[in-house]
Amino acid sequence: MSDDRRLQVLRAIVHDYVATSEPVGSKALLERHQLGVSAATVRNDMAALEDEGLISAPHTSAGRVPTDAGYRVFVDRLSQVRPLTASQRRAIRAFLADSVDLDDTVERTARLLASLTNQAAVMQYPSLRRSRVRHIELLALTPARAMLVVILDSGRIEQRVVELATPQGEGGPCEAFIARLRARLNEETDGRLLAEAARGLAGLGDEFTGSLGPGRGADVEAVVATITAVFAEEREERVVLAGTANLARAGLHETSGLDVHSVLDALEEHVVLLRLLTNLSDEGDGDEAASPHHVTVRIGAENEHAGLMSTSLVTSSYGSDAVAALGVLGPTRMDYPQTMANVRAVARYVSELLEQ
Amino acid sequence: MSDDRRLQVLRAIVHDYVATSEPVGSKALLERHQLGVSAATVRNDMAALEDEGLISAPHTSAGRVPTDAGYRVFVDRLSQVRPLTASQRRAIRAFLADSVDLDDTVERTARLLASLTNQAAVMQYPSLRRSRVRHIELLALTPARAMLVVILDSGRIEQRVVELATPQGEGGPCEAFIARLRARLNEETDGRLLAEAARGLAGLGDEFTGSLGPGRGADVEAVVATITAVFAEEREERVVLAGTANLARAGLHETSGLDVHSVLDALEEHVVLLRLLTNLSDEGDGDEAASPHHVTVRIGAENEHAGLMSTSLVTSSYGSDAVAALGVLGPTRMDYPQTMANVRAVARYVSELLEQ
DNA sequence: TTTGGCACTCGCCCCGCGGGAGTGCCAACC
DNA sequence: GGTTGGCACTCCCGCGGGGCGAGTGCCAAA
Repeated sequence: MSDDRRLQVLRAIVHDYVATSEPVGSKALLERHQLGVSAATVRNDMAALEDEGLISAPHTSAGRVPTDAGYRVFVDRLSQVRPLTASQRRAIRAFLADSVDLDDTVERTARLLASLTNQAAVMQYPSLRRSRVRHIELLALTPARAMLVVILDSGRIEQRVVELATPQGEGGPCEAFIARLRARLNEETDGRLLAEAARGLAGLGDEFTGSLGPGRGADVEAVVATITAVFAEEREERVVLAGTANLARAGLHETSGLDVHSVLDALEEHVVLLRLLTNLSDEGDGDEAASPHHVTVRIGAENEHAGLMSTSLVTSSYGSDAVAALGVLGPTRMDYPQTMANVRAVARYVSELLEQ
Repeated sequence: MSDDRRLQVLRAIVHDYVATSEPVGSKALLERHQLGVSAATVRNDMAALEDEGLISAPHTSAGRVPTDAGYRVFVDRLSQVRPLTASQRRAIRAFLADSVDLDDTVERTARLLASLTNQAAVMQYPSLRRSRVRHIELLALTPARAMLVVILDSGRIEQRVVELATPQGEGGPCEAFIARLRARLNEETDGRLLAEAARGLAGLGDEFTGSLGPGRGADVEAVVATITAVFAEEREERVVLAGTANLARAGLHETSGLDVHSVLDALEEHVVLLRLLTNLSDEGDGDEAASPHHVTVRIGAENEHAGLMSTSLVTSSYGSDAVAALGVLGPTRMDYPQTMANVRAVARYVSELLEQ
């Protein structure tokens, strides 16, 4: 029995099942693919594939459906990601090029991905952990308040209001103090990774205590604490979602075993999403970090989350130094080659765009 | 025939239908409500209500279901919004109080609203049109670039990079120029509404042309143009969504005639959402602007959008001066008093929070 | 105007019955 | 040993019919 042909059969089954969403039988296979063998032979192969756990029959006398393991093999060994056409590439590029700021870019990317794949798209904001400080701004607002703006090279901006303990006199906080602190902050952080920058700021309170009078140290520490909090905050790992309607469509008009409600539930928990995305990018690192934006596929039960057991996630990291991840989520019965090609292309162009 | 009792019957029908999601018949009504009359009388009333178009029967011999018009009457005349309990209020307040910045507040509010009502929540970002400028910051980035940060009193921050035409020498753009421009910008805009502020900035280019050498005027105009663009940009009317999973639940396990897919589709079009929210707040203004945060209900076909014909939208403006709107979207068969109470309470507390 | 009675209407559920796609197995063939 | 055609078998799916029951409209009496 030829192993090679058995894989061809698997490939054909996946292909047809994705196309029709109905269990595929031996006869139907012969009609659509030139396998050069008879139905009986195909049946034998199918029996073997079933023994290996790559396909399964919903009930005794119906066609076969790929299992998660079957899709896994399909993705790993059988599907070559076919590159997009030039016009598709151009469309992607054009759509993304119009974006005006980071928020907009992220949102556009997610929508684009969703509409390209007709599935739900997920996109993580560029991660703070790996981005660098571009500038820190400090402004006097009211006598007892200052506004802090942290600008990162990923284009991300965070702002906080800092309450100052020291009475600052009538006209607002002392401008000279603010200016000097601003200068020092930037000196210590400019161009650094967040973690380094945080270390650089650690001793800043002491420095000011003597030179500008008592109590200043406390204010400096308040500011530094706020900055550090921004750097550290887990919440900052934000995630954006698009195309959930596509999921509903897929789940509803077919019996794809996909419980739309539980999937949406899971997706609303941004924490869950984040874990999915970050896990994947970690794995990617260790595994085949050769290409910078390697596409990772996680199929069905490979997702630890209960609500996502009948979905697959196709992701890629993006950004210079693989800053964050984006991807697509759909039913396990999805067109993997197509989806992977789209994810890869979008990741590539977003990276390009962000590096400017 | 007592008009009053007929309305009681309508009330009972709406109540039961919301509770059971099944058409309600005359007998079933008697069991659950003490109307003090017989089934036949109720039937007569129901016939009358049907003539008035307030209820209808899905098929000849089934119970009655409220029509959009029926819900309308129910909402306008029959349901008193019962205030929340103290503990509910406390929970809302506590949940919102933890938020760290505007993004967070908006997201939390949407989630809160969704989970309180078990429906989808929509929240508009504080509108730029009615908010005021708190501060404008201008920073030198590279020799040919400056970063512009616009801070509004709604807590919103917008940032843009401005390309400068003038060669600025080695160390970056001339600090004195930047500082002076910054001062003038704030002078002209501080505390003003966006439209006023834009007017104030109009002539600024000329002012600089002479005093600081040729070419400066162009830079000033670039900056001013960017600011004006920020003010004007329609995209800025952002909207946040939460609890779409609740919709899927409602639409799926019942035959509520609610097509989840088309609803999700509509919701993904943020433009559509925005129109809904802004329309409503406009209406509210003209109508009963007595209470600052009046709750508006739009039922079924009252929503002009095709995908939302079987949903109702319960909204309220929020923020000082009714800056923007938030609300809840669910099937027309929803618990209006409950939903309205929640929307009102949340709008109130968010307003409180934002005014600090 | 209200009430009890009564005939009638339909939607829903359950059942049973082919039809058909698909399978597994077997004997024959290369 | 792998491949092939044949064959009996399985079981899902769709369809039509009958019984049930909730609910209605109407009418005559109070």
